Amino acid sequence: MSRTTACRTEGVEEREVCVMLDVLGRVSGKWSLGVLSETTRGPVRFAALERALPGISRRILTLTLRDLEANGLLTRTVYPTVPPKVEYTATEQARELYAQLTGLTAWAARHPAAPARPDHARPDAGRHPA
Amino acid sequence: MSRTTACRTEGVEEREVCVMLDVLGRVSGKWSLGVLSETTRGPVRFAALERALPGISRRILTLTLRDLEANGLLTRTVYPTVPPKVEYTATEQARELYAQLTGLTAWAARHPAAPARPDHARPDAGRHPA
DNA sequence: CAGGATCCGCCACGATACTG
DNA sequence: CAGTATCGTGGCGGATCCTG
Repeated sequence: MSRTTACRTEGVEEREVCVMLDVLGRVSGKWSLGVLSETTRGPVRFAALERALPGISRRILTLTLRDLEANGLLTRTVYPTVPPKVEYTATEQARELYAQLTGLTAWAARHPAAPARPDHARPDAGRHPA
Repeated sequence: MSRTTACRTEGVEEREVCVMLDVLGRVSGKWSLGVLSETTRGPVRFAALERALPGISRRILTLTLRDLEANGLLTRTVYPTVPPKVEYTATEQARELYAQLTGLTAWAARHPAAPARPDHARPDAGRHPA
């Protein structure tokens, strides 16, 4: 995650693209959005996240959390109890970012599906499944 | 590009996350956004794209174009002239998507920069530059 | 409970050379 | 001009074992 978007597209006013790439890079992790989704609703414990994200490994979860925290998208709270307890919460910034990204679902809704393979089969006629 | 977002987060209403992941996956290529940025302003030729995106290789450019086309974000027009001529143009869908993504720059503007390494240095005070 | 350490496989991306 | 073919690489993600 957090790709170090060097961004060389200095040709035009693509400076905009660089910013977008940078922002997206901060949530580019395979599970980043899932973690944000869970933590935007309030503090969540490590184990809870693990359960909420079936298939994620402890290592990746840790890395994802650290990464998001480093980008100011997550706050990490440690309770020095006997059995360790750590809670993660999305920051206000993260919630705003997530909300912005949520707009993508609206776009997706307007555009049903991507044609699997237009290689040789041209979908010239606007024939949609639904 | 076009990560095959299996998306298993079926735990909650994370279905939303899956959609977002799917959409972002279609422009996850390192140069996808750059290509879209260039083609949203009108038809652009292969060589022109190559020049507009310093650092990209022919292979990757080709793959990126094919990928975007397969996702209905780009239209490819071939002119069977003696020296081959091919033009690429972003579809309406692509322009809408790009516009939506553009909103990220606004978010970025509101949140100056990500602390390089909050490992041990806590930026506890909300001291912002502007 | 919440990680850290290690090893490994896959895939996106890159460099180069050749072609219709 | 606009690709295709081949080879090589880095880094993300996964599996497993160990620890405060």
